[in-house]
Amino acid sequence: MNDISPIRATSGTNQEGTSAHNRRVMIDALRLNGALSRADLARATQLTKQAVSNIIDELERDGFVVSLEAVRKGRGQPSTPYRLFPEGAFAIGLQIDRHLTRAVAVDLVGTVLARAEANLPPDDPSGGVKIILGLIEGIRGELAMISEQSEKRLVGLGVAMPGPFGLEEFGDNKWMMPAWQKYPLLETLAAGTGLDVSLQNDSAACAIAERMVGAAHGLDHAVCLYVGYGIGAGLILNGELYRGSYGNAGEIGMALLSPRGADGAVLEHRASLASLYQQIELNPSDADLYEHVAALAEAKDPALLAWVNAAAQDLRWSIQLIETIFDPQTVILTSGAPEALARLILQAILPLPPSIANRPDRALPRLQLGITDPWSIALGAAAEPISRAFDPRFSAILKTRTDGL
Amino acid sequence: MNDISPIRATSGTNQEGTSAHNRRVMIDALRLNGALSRADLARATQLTKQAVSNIIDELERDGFVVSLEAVRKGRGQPSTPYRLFPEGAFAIGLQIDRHLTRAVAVDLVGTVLARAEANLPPDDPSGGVKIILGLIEGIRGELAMISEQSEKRLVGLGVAMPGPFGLEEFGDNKWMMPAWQKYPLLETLAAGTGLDVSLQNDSAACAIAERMVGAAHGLDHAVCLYVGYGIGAGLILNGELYRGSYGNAGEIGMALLSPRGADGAVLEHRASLASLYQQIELNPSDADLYEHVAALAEAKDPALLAWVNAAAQDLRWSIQLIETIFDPQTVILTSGAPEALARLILQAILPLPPSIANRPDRALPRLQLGITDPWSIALGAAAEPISRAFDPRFSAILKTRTDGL
DNA sequence: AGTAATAAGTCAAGTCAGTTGACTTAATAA
DNA sequence: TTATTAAGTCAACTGACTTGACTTATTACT
Repeated sequence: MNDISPIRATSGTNQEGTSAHNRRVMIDALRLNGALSRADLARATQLTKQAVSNIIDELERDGFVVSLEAVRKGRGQPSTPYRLFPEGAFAIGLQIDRHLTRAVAVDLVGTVLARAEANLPPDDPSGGVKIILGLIEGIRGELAMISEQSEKRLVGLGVAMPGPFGLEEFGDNKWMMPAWQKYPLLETLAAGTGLDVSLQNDSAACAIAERMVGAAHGLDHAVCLYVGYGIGAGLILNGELYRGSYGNAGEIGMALLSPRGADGAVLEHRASLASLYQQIELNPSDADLYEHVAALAEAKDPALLAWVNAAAQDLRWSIQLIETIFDPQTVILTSGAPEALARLILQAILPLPPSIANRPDRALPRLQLGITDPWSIALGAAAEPISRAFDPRFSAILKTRTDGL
Repeated sequence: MNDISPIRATSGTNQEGTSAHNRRVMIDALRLNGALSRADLARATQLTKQAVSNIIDELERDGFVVSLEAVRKGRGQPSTPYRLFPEGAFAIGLQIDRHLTRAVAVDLVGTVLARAEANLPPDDPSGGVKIILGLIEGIRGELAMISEQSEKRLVGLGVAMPGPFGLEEFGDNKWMMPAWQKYPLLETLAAGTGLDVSLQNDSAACAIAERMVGAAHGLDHAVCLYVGYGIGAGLILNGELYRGSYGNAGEIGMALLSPRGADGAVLEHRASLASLYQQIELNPSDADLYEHVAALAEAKDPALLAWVNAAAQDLRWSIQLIETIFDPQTVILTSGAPEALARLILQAILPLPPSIANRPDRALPRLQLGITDPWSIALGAAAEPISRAFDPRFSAILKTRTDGL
């Protein structure tokens, strides 16, 4: 009874799975296209008008969509477009970084409704969690003033923090946060908030944000190269975030720069903001670091430019690598850095070397600048529970165990 | 009416999609686990006994599964296991390489039933296609002698050839096959055989073969590093082959070896069999090349060993890179080379440098040797139509357009 | 032996989401 | 004014999975 079955299989599905999928498809279509009539949805999803009608009725009753004014367009009965109702769902996103933490609340369409930040003790997770729980409580309070239903419609708490997760001891890696890695963070936050909690690394969160409201909106294959304190890639493959077998996919910052390099230099050592701070002697825990860097970038400070040019060389290589390995529709450069610095980096990276991305038929630029708002990671963290709850995905169709197994 | 709708959406699904998925799930479970009773299947797939019973009845009637002798195991009514019926489906796989082509026929469980090879003119696709069609005809004849139903149960023709596909002119790249790239190969083969034809690159085919009958059997996250005339990675992500946005994902052979390398050296230049042939002055179109290389490897020829050691350094780097980016369960080294050489390469690669794959909880070796049979690419090519027809996958659940759109 | 327990598998009715095809409504084009 | 077109609804239908009771076949226990 309670022995673990060695039989491996994909789960089957049933009408519930079908229905759940079709609801998600409707919401996804409305998110991508803005507002659509029932007839539009029927054509786009291949379902019958009647099926769409039933589903939309239900979604409207459940408060996820609302109708707009009927529009006349040529012959025939005017159509009634529907759009997502932003207050249909909320989520909270939390970014935990080395020196600070940010929390945001977003709605179903990805609008940030509340935000809060605080400093974080890098080596004291249990003290840090108290601070975090305080932030979240504050955010929830703000949310409650915006919508009465907010608590009922809160689908989860998404957490983003630097990876990788679950490794053997790696020595004292200053890019990782060893004390936080060991702490039972998810359990503590789940207990402290009563919410479903999910975790991803910061680059993954960035990619989710880009897909929801940024340059990857509606794309099925996009890679977000995130240049923050560390460096990582958020992978949108087949329309979903790819996590790898242990949740650490995309940790490109730890890639060795060269087969022959005896020094074992990795990308992160040379092109991360940590390396910038080190090189131009800034204190990463400085409160006005962001403004300071922004000023240096706008002033085209020579020391900063020197770092930019060196880093760009490594980043250019990594982009060629990403294109070669993933064949994405586009690569998106994102950063926790001020926009001025991000633009300098982008310009220094261009032009890109030849790669398989040189195609006669490509529709998007090979490299684009993504969201440069430093809150985008928290936004992406918040987008994850929404995406999990409402985006069409294979796993949402399958039956799940209801017994204790 | 015939304008293309700009509305983007995932397709919906219905009972047909559900049913198709559940049939695939049954076949997949039997492939992975060998033989299972209806009760086993019900537990493994989360479906009810009754649902499984109906589906298995139907699969048995359709000739995809057969029952075995009832087995008694403890109390209760003995169970009747079912297994896949190999002759339930067949597919033909075709490998097109620079100097030769191979065709195989496989059955539902991946057993090779017939094989044939021929030399190929590298710059004359229309002459080559005649040769290929002759091979396929021969294979189909052999197949017809094995099973009367073979023609009825032929699910498709899978083609594997060196990528990448659809690029802008890249100069005269000897690793690619420019004349073949321009030729309307799929259309010609489809017309000439009357079969559904699909294309992938050789490393992808290798990965599919590994997943069906090799080291990646049943794995959801595995990367196959294929060292052939060129170098490529076949990506099994979330249990499916990942193709990228233009079908060229995994072309790791074209990755630049270093950000600083002014020479633009790529992996393929230094670690492919082409580079071996060049370095030790072998003629790649030689008929007994394979045996010759096997002999050199077994004799531990110094010139060959020198290449092995140099190549291993680059391959070691690429494996660390793959682990860092994909976080797979395992990396599989495959090769068109003789097993003796593949083993030399594997030994020269080890030990692997540290990476995120160093985990306390990992179940599989970081690097394993895959199938070394030179026919494995043709086998993988053949496995693709079978996989497309019978493996559970998201796209198989969705409704597809039936109108001409 | 005889009975209880256990598990595989079937029967038959039930449920429910999407389908079908006819119909209604409301607009524009001729 | 009428025909045409398109959105959307109505109501009956279909079919795949579920439910719960039942049958069958075997082993474990007394």
